[in-house]
Order: sequence, then C-alpha cells, then structure tokens
Amino acid sequence: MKNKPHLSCENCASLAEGIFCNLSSPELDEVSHHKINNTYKKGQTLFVQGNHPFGLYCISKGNIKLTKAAPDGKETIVRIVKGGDFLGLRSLFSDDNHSVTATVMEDSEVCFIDKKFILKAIEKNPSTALNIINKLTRDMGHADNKLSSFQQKNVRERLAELILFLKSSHGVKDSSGRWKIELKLTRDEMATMIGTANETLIRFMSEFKEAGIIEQEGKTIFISDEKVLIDWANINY
Amino acid sequence: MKNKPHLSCENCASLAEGIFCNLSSPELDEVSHHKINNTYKKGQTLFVQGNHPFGLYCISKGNIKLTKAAPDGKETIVRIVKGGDFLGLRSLFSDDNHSVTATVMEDSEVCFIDKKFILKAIEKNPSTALNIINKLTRDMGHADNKLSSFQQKNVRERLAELILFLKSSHGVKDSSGRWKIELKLTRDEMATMIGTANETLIRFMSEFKEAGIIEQEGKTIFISDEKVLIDWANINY
DNA sequence: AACTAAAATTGATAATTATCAGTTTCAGAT
DNA sequence: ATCTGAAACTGATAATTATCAATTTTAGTT
Repeated sequence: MKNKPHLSCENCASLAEGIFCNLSSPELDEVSHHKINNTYKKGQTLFVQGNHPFGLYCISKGNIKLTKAAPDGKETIVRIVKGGDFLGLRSLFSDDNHSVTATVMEDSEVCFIDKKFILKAIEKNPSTALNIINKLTRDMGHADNKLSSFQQKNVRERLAELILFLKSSHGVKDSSGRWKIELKLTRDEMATMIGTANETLIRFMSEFKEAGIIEQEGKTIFISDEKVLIDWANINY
Repeated sequence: MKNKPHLSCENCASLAEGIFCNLSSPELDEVSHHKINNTYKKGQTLFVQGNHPFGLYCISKGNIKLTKAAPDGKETIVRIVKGGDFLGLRSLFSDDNHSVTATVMEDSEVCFIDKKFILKAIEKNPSTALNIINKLTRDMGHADNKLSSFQQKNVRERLAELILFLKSSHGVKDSSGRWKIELKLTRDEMATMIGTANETLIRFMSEFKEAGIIEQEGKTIFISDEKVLIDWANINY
C-alpha cells in the first residue's frame, strides 16, 4: 500500500468546533504530523466493544454509529457521530475498555491520534482541556435529555423527537425550503435508537406520513410539518 | 444569623475522589476560604431547572436528587448525587441555564464555590481540569449505560438494575453480611428513575420480595440474593 | 434485466405496562 | 395518643408495545 499524502489538520472539520480550536499554527502542525489518516469503507469498525482503546479518533468525514450489544447479541445504536466529532475521548482518561462498537455508516475519513501524544498536547495547552470539558458537558446534556425522554415519553413522542434530533444534526434545507435529513438509517437502526421493535417503529412512521408530517424518498426523510412534529414530540427542554 | 465557623476542605468527602485531589495544601486552603458552606433541610432546592447557574456545588454530606419536569408537571429523577460529588460542573463552561432541579433528600451540607474562582483555580492547576474530565467521562459512561438499559430492557430488568446500582452507590454491608441500601426512596421516586408507573413498580417490587431476592424494613431495602438479582438484571456491561 | 437476500410492511395476536378506583398502611403534626 | 394526608398497595381494565408469521418492496449483484 502506498503512503498517503500528508494531510494538514488546518482544513479538518474537527477543527472548527473541536477541541483543538485554540491551538497555534505550529502546535496544530505538530498534531498534523502525529496523526494517522485512514479511510474506512461502509460497515468497517473503528473499534469494538470490549477491546482496549489506544487513542483518539477525529472524524473528518462520514457518519459513525456507536452500538452496544445486548446479551442476546442484538445491537442498539447509542449515538451517531459525524464529521468534526471525536471518538475515544473517554478512553484517554480511564483504563476501561471500549464500552461500544464504532461502525462506519458510509465511506469515511478518520484521523487517529495516539493516546500519549494527545495527553502531552493537553498538558502543554490547557485550553485544550477546557475545550474537552466543554464538549463533554454538552454531550452529557444531550445524554440527560435522551434519558428523560425514555423516562417520560411513549414511542410516538420519542420518534418525533428522534426525527427532530436528526434534523438538527444531519438536516439541510433543500431547494424548496423543506428540511431533508442527510443520514440514511434502516428502520431497524431507528427502532433501536428509540428502544422499540422495528414493526412498531414502522407503524408510527406510517402514521407520521399519513398525517403529512414527514415524507420519504428512498431512505431519505423530509420534514413537511415541523410544527406538528414539535408538538407531537412534547419536548421538555 | 450567626456566621458559621470556617470549615477546611481538608476533611471534605469531595476531596478524596474529587476534582481537587491534586491541589497542594496552600491551594486547597485558598479554595477553603473562597467557599460558602451551607446547610439545607430536606426538600429544599440548591437550584431550579431553568434558572441561571452561578457556580459549583460540592456536596459534603447528604443525598441530592436531580429532577426534570415533564410538560405536564411530573418530575422524574435523572440522577442522585451523594456526599463527595459535585453539581453544576456543566454550568461552569456553558451559558445554558440549569437543565434540572437539585433537591435535597435529607438534611445536607453543601459548599458553594463561585464560578469565577473555580475557573481561575482550574487555569492555575491544569491537573484539576484533568480531574474534571475524568469525572465527566465516568458520568458519561454511566449515562450511556442507563440509556442502553432503556433501549434494551423491560421494567423488571430495569428494576433489578436499579437496585444493583443503588447497592453500588449507597450500599453498606450490615452485621449479618447482607447488603443494605442506605437511601430512602419513595415508590414514586423509584418509578420515575426507571420510567414506569408507580403501581407497576410496586408490583415488581412485590415480585422481587416474594422471590426472596430483596427484603424490606420500613423504607430500607436489603438484598438477600444478589446472584439472582444480577441474573434478572441481564447486565450487558 | 433477472436474481437474491435484506429490508420494509401488514395483520393477527400476545405480552407488557398504564390507568383508574378503591383500600390499607404509615409517618409526621397536633 | 390521635389525627390526617400522603404513600403504599390491590384489583380490574384499557392502552401500548412486542412478537410471530406472512408478503411485498428494495437494492445490490451477476
């Protein structure tokens, strides 16, 4: 295999909002030279639940699902991360093994940065630590919200909420001003995200379509009536 | 009201595992002198969902429940924190308002540290930032586990898991070697924690008692057969 | 374009959980 | 010690969700 050309972090999506956004140009350059840039094909895994972690993954392009296996082998999607996000932060600071499996949902580009190097970089530039804290607290807020959905809501409400969430994370306005969700999920995957059976999910999706709240072309979901969707979701945050 | 005597942080439960554990004695002393030590009676709130946060709370004694109100006014317990833990970490770094209400479950002692002071302390001693990251990542792990319980488990399994969780957080071995949970929760509170109706929770609690897995004296729960409990919980982490 | 396996869908039915109504027990206040 | 409202409990029933067994559609491959 040929060596890949060196890619600067300067243009990486992970930079804009990411934990390295306060680094100076030379500092960033050092990161650039210590990372390993890899491409993954749909279905390949970055890491597997139970295995020992060894560094940080910066997703530069693509969507990656984090799944947890139930004792019976069924996999549920715990979270979906996209370009610009990070994976393995937790593993940098604890010695626990990976608690989830990270699977690439479409062909992706991911940089890997060695654990030791990252820890050194954090020590040198404390603002990086603050950025990490910031990111973790935001993630934590999202987790709390999801949790309280499960505590308080039924499947219909959770589905409405999921669609709104997908809108905020993967939505783009199409030419007609309608929201389009740019993430292809199977019914099964969506079902695991809201903790229901895929048949149940399908029935509610049909209900949403019949009610004129959403539309579908292939696997792509469009939101045609966001107001009703928000109403059905019964948001409490 | 009389001024309270100055309390050193040296003996505080928050120190042992907490975010300040790497501070030098003089540094810690500075923290001691900048904190405000308060006592709260059962039912009083440290802060309320929707209000603006202004600092960090170190719980030195007592249990505090974090609740989230549903649109219909019902409150669900999102988390319970105990002596040695912190509250309001998230608020230090984001400008969001409190996403939960913190209510004292029994008479408690809580120190308050001003936001600005904390942030300065973190800048001065980067290891504090690492400790915070550590704590956040652990919390995040717990949140992920809870989430996947809701995705994958039924009420019986979630209840078994809750009791095991309470054991790990508030359990002590009594004289006969049996685990005793030192936290008094109403049925209603337990029900909200696992996202079910209180009647449903009661029925499963009765089932557990009839099966000889747990016992009860007043509001105190004892675990008489942990193995079966673990089995029923269907743990996947 | 035909083939094929996976995914989506539908219907029927069973299991789980929620709701409502009533009774009993408990714990804090007088 | 008694009172009283809240909490705990029980039973009956309704609503929600899961499961099973098909059938149809879709997307990827030859």
